[in-house]
Order: sequence, then structure tokens, then C-alpha cells
Amino acid sequence: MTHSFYDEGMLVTVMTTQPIDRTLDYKSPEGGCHLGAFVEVPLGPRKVLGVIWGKGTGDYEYSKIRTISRVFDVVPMRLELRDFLEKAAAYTLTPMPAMLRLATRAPRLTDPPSTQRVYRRANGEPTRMTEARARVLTFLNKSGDLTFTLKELTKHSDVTSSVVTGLVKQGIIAEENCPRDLPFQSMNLDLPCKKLTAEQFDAAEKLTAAVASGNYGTTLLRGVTGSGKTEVYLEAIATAMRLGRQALVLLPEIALTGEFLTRIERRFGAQPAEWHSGATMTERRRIWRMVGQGKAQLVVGARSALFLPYQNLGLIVVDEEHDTSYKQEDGVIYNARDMAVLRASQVRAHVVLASATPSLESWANVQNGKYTRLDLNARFGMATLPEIKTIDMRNEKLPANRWISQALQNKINARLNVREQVMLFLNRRGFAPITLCRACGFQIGCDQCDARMVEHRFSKSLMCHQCGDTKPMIEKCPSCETVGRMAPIGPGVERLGEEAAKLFPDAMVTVLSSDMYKTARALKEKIEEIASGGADIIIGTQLIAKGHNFPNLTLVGVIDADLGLQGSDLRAAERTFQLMRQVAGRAGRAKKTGSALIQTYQPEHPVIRAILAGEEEEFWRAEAFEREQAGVPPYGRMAGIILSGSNVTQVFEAANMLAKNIFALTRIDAKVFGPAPAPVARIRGRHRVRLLVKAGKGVALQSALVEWVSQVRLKGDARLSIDIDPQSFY
DNA sequence: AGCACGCCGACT
DNA sequence: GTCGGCGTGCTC
Repeated sequence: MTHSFYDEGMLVTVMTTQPIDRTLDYKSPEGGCHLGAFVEVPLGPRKVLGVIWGKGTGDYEYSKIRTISRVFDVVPMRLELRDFLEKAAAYTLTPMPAMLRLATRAPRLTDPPSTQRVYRRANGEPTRMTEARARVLTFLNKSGDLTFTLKELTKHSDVTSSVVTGLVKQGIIAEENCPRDLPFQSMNLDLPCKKLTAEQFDAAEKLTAAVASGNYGTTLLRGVTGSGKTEVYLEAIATAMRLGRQALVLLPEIALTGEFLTRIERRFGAQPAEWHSGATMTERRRIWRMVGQGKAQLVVGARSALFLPYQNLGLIVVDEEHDTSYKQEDGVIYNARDMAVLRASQVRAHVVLASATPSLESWANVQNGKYTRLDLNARFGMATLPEIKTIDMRNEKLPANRWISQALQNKINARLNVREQVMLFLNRRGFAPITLCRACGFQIGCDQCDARMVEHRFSKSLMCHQCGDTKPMIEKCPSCETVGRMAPIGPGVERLGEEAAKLFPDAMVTVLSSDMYKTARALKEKIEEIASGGADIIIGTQLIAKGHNFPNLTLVGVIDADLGLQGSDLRAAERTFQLMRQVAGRAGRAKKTGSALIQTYQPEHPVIRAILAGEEEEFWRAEAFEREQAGVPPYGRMAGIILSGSNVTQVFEAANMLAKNIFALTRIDAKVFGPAPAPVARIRGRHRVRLLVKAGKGVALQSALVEWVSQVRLKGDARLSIDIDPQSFY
């Protein structure tokens, strides 16, 4: 471990968070600075955040070099984090300053560590005892040596602050300053773990050994829903913490954390640090600092938790590793699952990728020996998966604007009669995806994007799912001006909710869609209420397919299984497969036997058949073969180049220019497809044109892309972004 | 990212 | 002539 230190006046070079993709030289300030120190430097008229990157390059006129204005009182950036940021930047073709911003996103990072005033019982008795004083002292006496803030103290003993100040003056209560950013409660590693089955025990042993080896490695922990993956990796976490190393659990969706945190607390007797977008400013700052000092042993968080300044990271768990939300799509485009592997390899940590339905990438990495695989097959406390059946919608003669088939309706009734819960799954938010005029056929579109407006009856408005733009519901057709003939076409979850309410008048129907809740917390509460019996029929989107435990749920109905099967997305089949296995896995997680009904127009489709047969390996092998033949990921490399701007012609010109001059790409034998309007050709008034690059597996894709792309000089507000390993083709 | 500089078109 | 549009370049 190097501890390079630069004395006052020495030349150092600084990477700033400003978009200048190189370092700038400065003079070390009074008191000097360490390599990696977080500093404030003058840049033109402003002061900006930066990190000491090394000794000065001396490539700048000495007389112009300014002095670092401030060194922040936080642990300097470790070399391993810097290496990680640099490797990630090179892989995703992201400028270093943008990476640095990801790693310094803690608010008020630059403030001195703030303190708060706390009070504790000192010795002695007050000269005059009053009733109020007695209440304060009784409270403090029974609390022993604990300290309290003024707010806590006055609240608990029901007095005003003047009573406390009076006692402080007499020296009966001591006033102290303590740091506001308190360490996290330490994890109790001596609590007994839940009783494991033989299979779980075996898997836990293997993971524990891998973590204890102190070397990098990745394990794919594949386990069917309810097989107890969490219990298994909790043991790996315990091992890491016993060795004095930190552990990180990445979760795809905030909604997962409520139940998850309870499990952590049950296992380790303390709350972990919870890093997510909903965390308060103070909490984020506390986590950032405490993680850096090693005073947070366990972090549970969203993908950006990868960029926290861990002191000694020993294990990263990526739960639901196949989840598409791990791919960050705007700003810095990265896949948290892959970055977790990179991060771990830099610090000799172990990675656990947990999933009931792994991604094909991870499956292939097991096949080629990069990852090891552990399987959990038996469901905890029960032997079988739910029974899955399809309903061939071609034989169902449903009336207009109805989506629940007779067969599904019968099943639902049967479950409701025995007071069990039913879940209906439809991957479409809102009331209806299309609103059209029955008089002239006009469809309401978004003014900013080339997308249709979706009716949201819940909020009485039309919304664009691309840009979030809304407008009020209208009665008069904007095209032919006919009044009262605008009609909603197709189902969304809200509309399905209406249908269910009509079909099952005695049941409590709840629609669960992310846009119906203002905060993640509100959504979390709703989910918990439902789990404890707050609804008979739950209707929802993607969201409900994710890891929630509904003990009384025994039937899942998939309304339209064909939504994900068509389209040009190379992962469409994989996604549908995962989603359905997952949704099916919802049913009957507890003791009751569950079943799943899948409504489809193509029951003979290989994906549907694989799901029915439960032939998972068969599905992966078939899908892997298809991809290998096509030379697409994970058996080939891809990159998306999106050019966007307000001027269509300019954007197309730039794209065409690139498509014509592909010398840099022919050297790596890559092919270019396009330009074509991106699947959503306009977002927020910006036209988007896409090029796709396809190359072989072992080529230097990034450097070729940089060389190729550098040919265009973008004019005006035109922008070019590169998406390495695109996930969605939008 | 901001901000200054500078090069062209449309006015008092 | 000059005001101001924004395209270009610089910040240690």
C-alpha cells in the first residue's frame, strides 16, 4: 500500500469532476496532501471537486499553476477504487470525470464532518428539585451512560429545553459534541443461522470456502423460487464479515428491500447501511463516510453502491442478477452485474450472482469456466414447483374489451372461494395503451416523441411513457374535431382492474403499478399491506414479479404472454422465459400448492413450451445455440451508437457519414447496421438515429469504436452516445 | 460545466 | 456602424 504524500508547494496533478478528460496540475496546499485526497481546486472563476491523481505532469506553464484551495477531511480514494473507475471508464467509453462524479455522489461530501450536541447524566443533584427536573433526571438515570440529543431528551421527559439548559448550567447534565455521522450498528455474527437443508448447507459451505480463500471468484447461485438462496448467501456474508471484510448486496428494485432488511436484521441483529435513491441527504453522507472508514460492515443498495469507497470489500452479492434494471441506460451507461465482477476482481473479493432464472451471459460464463455454479433445486419446505398451464386464446371467444378468459375466471373463483389470493400479471401500465378516434382513426401521440399517449384513468390524463409528458384526457378529436368518439384500445393494468372488479364483485381488487405511488416507501407499504391480506386480487406490471413474498397467494394468471415474444430484441425470448418462470414462482411460496395459468395465442412457441415443460437447461442450450449461430452476445460483441439532436437532417448526415467511413471497424472485422431511426425515433423533441455494431468475441472493440466515432464533428446540439453491450434495443 | 472570445447577419 | 446570435476553445 503506497502512501504517497506531497509536501506543500509540490506539483500535483488533479482529476476534477468537470468534463475535462485529463488531469490538471496544481500546487500542493499548506499542510500538503495525500495521493487520492479529495480536494477543492480553483478552475477559472469557480471552485470544483477533484482527486489528487499523482505528481504533477509539468506540462503547463509554471507561472499559471494555482494552488489547491482545500483538502477535505475524508479518507483519500484508494488506488483500487481508482483502478476500478479507470477500467470501467475504458470499458464503457465514459470520460473519467463522469466516473468520478458517480464515486463522489454523496451530498455535502465536502463539508467538515459535522457534530451534534448531545447530553448525558453527570454527577450531583440540582440545588432545587422541581417536577420537570425530576422527570429529566429519572429518565437519564435509568438510561445509564447513553447520550441524547436535546430533541430526544425533551420529548422523552416531556419538558421544554429551558429545563435542560438549567440543569446543564448547574453541571448536573453534561453537554458534549459528538460526530453526526455515526458508525453503523455492528453486526452480530454469533446469532444462530436459520436451519439449512442439506442442499443449502452444502452450497453455503462452498460459498464460505470461496469467500475465505481471499481470492477473486464468481459463483452463480441458481435456485428456484423459494429454494432459500438468501439464507445461503447470508452465510457467505457472515463469513466475509467474520474475516473483517465488508459485504455489499445489490438489489434491482427498491421495493425488494422492506422484507429483505427484516431478514438481515433477523440474521445479524442489526440494520445494514441502505444505499438507494430514496435515502436522505444526511444518510447518504453518513454511509459514504462510514463505508470509507470501514464502519459499515454491510451495505444493501442499488447499483450505484458499487462506487462507494469501501475500505475492505470482501463480497458482492448481485441478487436477481438477470434483472434488466441493472443496466443503467442514461448518463453513464453500465451494467452493474458486470461492473460488480470487475470491482470484485480489483479487491480480491468474491461475487455471488443469485437468480432463479440466470441471464444467458452468466449461464455461458459457467459453461466456459469463468464462473462456478451452485444449484438449489428443492423448494424449501415443499417438493414441487407450481403447476403451470397455458390457455390457448385462439379457442377463447372473448367479447370486446375483455381479457380474462373463462378458464382463468373459473380458476380465480375457485381460489377466492377458499379465501386465497390471486395475482394477475400484465406488463402494461395505465388504462389503455392506445386512444383513437372512432370517427377518423386518429391516434393520440406525444408532441415530443414518436410514441403513443397512454391513458391513465387513475390520474385522469394521457401520458407518454417515453418522456413522461402528460396532457389532460380529451373529448374532441384533434384531427377531425368529432366530439365524444375517442375510444381506449387495448388493456393496461388499470383497465384490467376494472374488468376484475366487474367479474368478481365480492373480491377486493388492488392495482399495483409503479406510477401510482409517489414514493418508493409508499409502494413498499402498499406491498406489505397486500401481503398481509389487504387484497384478494392483485393486478400489476413487472413490479410484482420481483421477489415479494405473498404467503396466501396460490394462483397467478399471465394475461398476455405474447407481449414479450415478438420484436427485434435479441433477448426477447430470454426475458419472457425469465419473467414467466418468476411470475409462476410467485404462486404458492408458502405451504399451499400454487398454480399458474398463462394466456397465449402461440402455445406452440418454444419459449412457452420450455416454460411448461420446466426444461430450463434445454431452453438455455437452444437459446445459446441460436445466439452462437447469429454471432450475437454472449457469443459476439455489440455496441449501439445513438446520435441525437433537434435537427433530423443533421443527425442523419452525421450517422450516414459514420456508416460510410468504417475503415477503423473493418480492421476488427466488425459490421455496421443502420443508420435507422431508433425504435423510438424522437424523445423530448430530439431526433434519434441508431447504428449497431456487431463484432466477434475477442476483438478490441472499444479502441476501434473510439477511432471510428472520432471522425464526426458534431454540430449544434447533436450528441453521440455509445452503449457497449446494449440490453434493450431502444 | 460555465464562461469568454470571436465571427457573421439584422437592426438603430 | 453596432448589437447579439451561437459555435469554439479554455480552464492548471
